[in-house]
Order: sequence, then C-alpha cells, then structure tokens
Amino acid sequence: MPYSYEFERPALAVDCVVFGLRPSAQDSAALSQPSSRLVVLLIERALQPFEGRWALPGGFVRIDETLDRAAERELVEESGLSIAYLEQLYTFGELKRDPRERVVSVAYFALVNPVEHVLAAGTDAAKAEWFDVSTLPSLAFDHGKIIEVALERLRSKVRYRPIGFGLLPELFTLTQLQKMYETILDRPLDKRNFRKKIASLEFVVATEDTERGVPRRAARLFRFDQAAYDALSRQGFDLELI
Amino acid sequence: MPYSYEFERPALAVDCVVFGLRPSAQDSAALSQPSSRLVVLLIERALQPFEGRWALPGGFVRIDETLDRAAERELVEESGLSIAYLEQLYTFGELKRDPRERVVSVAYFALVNPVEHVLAAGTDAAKAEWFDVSTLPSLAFDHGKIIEVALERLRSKVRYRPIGFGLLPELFTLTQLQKMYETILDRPLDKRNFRKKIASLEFVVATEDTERGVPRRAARLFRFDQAAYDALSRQGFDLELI
DNA sequence: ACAAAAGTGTTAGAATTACACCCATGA
DNA sequence: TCATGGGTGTAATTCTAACACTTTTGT
Repeated sequence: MPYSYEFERPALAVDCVVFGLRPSAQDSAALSQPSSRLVVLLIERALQPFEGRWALPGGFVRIDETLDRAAERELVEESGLSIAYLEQLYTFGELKRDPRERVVSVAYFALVNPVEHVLAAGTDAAKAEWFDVSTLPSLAFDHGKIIEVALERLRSKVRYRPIGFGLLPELFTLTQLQKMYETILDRPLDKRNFRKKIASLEFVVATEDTERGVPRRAARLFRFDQAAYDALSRQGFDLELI
Repeated sequence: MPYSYEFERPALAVDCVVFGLRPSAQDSAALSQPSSRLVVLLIERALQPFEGRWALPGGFVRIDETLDRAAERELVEESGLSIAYLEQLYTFGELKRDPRERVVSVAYFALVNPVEHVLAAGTDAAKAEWFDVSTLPSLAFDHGKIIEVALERLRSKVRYRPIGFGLLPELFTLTQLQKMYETILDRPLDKRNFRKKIASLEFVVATEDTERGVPRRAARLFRFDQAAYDALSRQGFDLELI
C-alpha cells in the first residue's frame, strides 16, 4: 500500500443511465400525446444484494481503465449497445448506498439511436429491458435517484446543446425531431415556430432524400451536421435551441 | 476484501476549487477594468510529488465520510475558510493524473464571502494563497485543467442560478453586484439595464440601510432572500438572471 | 465648489408567441 | 376520393440593447 494513503478505500463503480426513444403505441383512447416515449435501460440483477430487482447497468472501475472507458465497457458487456452520446453525470457517494460496503459510484448518462435498440443478453446480467421513464419499477440501490438526476440533466441540456439528435436515426424528419423534443421536455411545441427555429440552425441540414414507404406524403429527411456545429461552437456561441 | 470486488482499487480523493472576489488595486494606468478580480485558493505542496508546486486544496476520502463532507473537511483543514456555496463539479479519472498511483478525484467548486478571506495556516499545507485566475502559476497534477472546468461552470451557472451572491457580503450595493457579474463574465454590463433586471427579481430585496463611511453619496444596500428564491424555484421557474 | 459614484426612462430593433389552411401522397 | 400528416406566413407582444444626464454626499 503506497505512500500516504493508509485509509481503507471506498470501492469505485460506474452506473449508466441509458436513454432511448420508443414510438408509443398510439392508443385511440389517450390521444394528444407526443406519440413517442422516453425509455431507460434497466438490468435485472442476477446476484445479491437486490437479487431480482431492476438496476442501472454498471460495475466496478478497474485499476487500469479511465472512468469513461469503464462506462463504455459496462454498456457493451451488459447490453451490446452502441452509444451515440455519453457524458459523466454526477458522482454519488452516500455512505449506505450499497448495503455490502462503501461504494462510490460515478454515474454517466447515455443516449442511444433507436436502430440500436436490439438488446444482447449480457454476460453478468439476467436480462435487460427498456422501461418508460414515467412508469419505473422499484429500483436497487439509489438508482431511482440517479435516474432523476439524469432526467433533469437531459431536460436542461437538450435545450442548449444538440445532444437530442443522438436519440434519432441519422436521417430524420422534422416531425420526428419535434416529437423528440416534446417527449423529453414533456410539453407540446408549435409546429410552425419549431420549424422556423430549426431552419435558423445552420447545423441541421436538409438532404435530398425523403421518407420511403409511408402511406401519405413523404417528409423531407434532415441530418445533424456535427462539423458545422463544432465550427460555430468554437467561435463561442450560446444559442438556445428550443 | 468483501464480495465480488477482487480488483485493485483506485484511491479516491476530493479537490476543491475555491473562488473568491478581491477588490483590485485600481491602477491609474490600466483603468476601465471591472475593478474586482476573481481569485482562486491554492496551497503550496509541502510533500512529494510536486513538492513546492501550487495545487488545489484536497485530500483523500475517508471510508466513513461522504464526498461532500470530505470536501468540507479539506477546506477547513487546509484554509480555515467558511464556505458560502459548495457543489460537486466533475470527477477526474485519467490514469496518470498522479504519478504515484491511480487516484480518482472528485472535484468541487466553492465560493467564499470576501470577509472570510483570512487564511489560517493549514496543518498539512505549507502555505495558502489567493491567485488571480488570469495569472495562475504552473500547477501540480491536472489541477490546471480542473480550474478551467470550474471556471466554465461558474461562468455558465452564475447566469441562471443566484450563486454569485456567495461571493459578496450579506449586504451589498447594486454596483458591487454588477461588478461581481462583470468580473465573472469578463465583460461590461449596462448599468441601467442591469438595475432594471435586478429590480425585476423579487429575491433581491432592498434594505433600509445604506453604505457607511464612504466619501460620496452612500448607496442603498440589498440582500439576497434565499427563502423567496426557493419559493419561486419550487414553482419551477427558469429565468435567466443576467 | 468639486469629485465621485448613485440613481433614473425611453426608444428601436429583435425575438417570441399565437394562430389555420392548403398540399401531396398512398390506399 | 379520402385520410394522413407535410408544409407554410403574418401580426401582436415581449424582451433586449443602446444610450446621458441629474442628484447626493463628503471633503
């Protein structure tokens, strides 16, 4: 045990809050909803403690990997997902978070593309499933709290950074884009004002393509131009997106 | 070594970026500055590694204290400061941050009242000193990077949360308040527009008092009403302050 | 009386919000 | 031809930004 650190050490873990967007089954009864749902990925724990309870994907940080890498690794191991956006969220260090011993957990939040939603049965985990954020089951550890913090961060950050594109396919319609914002912000947006705003953003560019195979007029497809955004962003701009 | 955690554990530390506001010596030459300076507290390291270099106050997290408590304790131990505002900033987990061994550090950022600026010689530390953020010395570890992140957070957060009051005395003039914002944001603000804005914030309240002992017209003193802010904040408001 | 900062309104331009209909397409 | 969502503009309002002089007070 080297140098001045004679104390007992807390264990160090990462936990990931993975958000996805799922088209919601348009109940003919409850209409007037955003028609897409924000979902979060949970793992059913195969081991004690909290065996059988749902929890965030996560695990311990190895001595030779950075925190970001640990988060990525856990996501791949436990769900086989590929991640469109990953950022560190907050570090949770309460004393009794884990009933076994002191565990400090660095939480991440991640966004995944809808096409990637296929869930590989993980190695450690019993099973992985998507849950609507508004109807979560009772969670292991303080993971309910972590999801709350992640949701808050997502809702505030999506308004001034173009991260929401991570929840959409590479090519998307303006209606999909609007529904994504409506779903996350949980309020309706005005279609014309929304489109005016998007049209003013140089980094959301129209392609030549349109939707295929829809039983109605096909919508134009757009894409997010990361390079254009980075350029603007480097000149220091601020811009409320929505 | 309990349960499934057979890995070697990273050490876990906290580091604190403590900001203060210092009236700047109004050089008759270089006028037209905000006339206050943003300063950060550094400790001269008494031990290897980086002996003699300046570093952020910080230290290892004990097994029976939360992260917040560890940050508070380090601040008291190393500087004797009392803290007006403390929030977790980010967790730094690169592999070679510390040349001795793997250390993951949870960084905090803190704001202190100007009256509290008296520095007690700490127990561990050689000496503590305030440095202007624009003229920092070369720092130990990745502490330069941590301060950058903290500055960015301060600059963005001060615009929509009333944390800047933590840098002022309990009773302050509108000119002091304006200079505080000018110093942090590093740009001039229009006096009349600024006062109009502040007047619209119900949680910045005028007192009956005025400045004492100044060789000119005395300014009215204001205070920040935390309870009023919390009430508004609970009804979910958003409000750009500046 | 002078120096120094306190205090105070108006106007032009920009951004935001509210609002409803015609169009294109596939079934 | 019908159902479905795609696509479009204008006017009222609110917010933001630019701008300069008078007042108070202590020395």
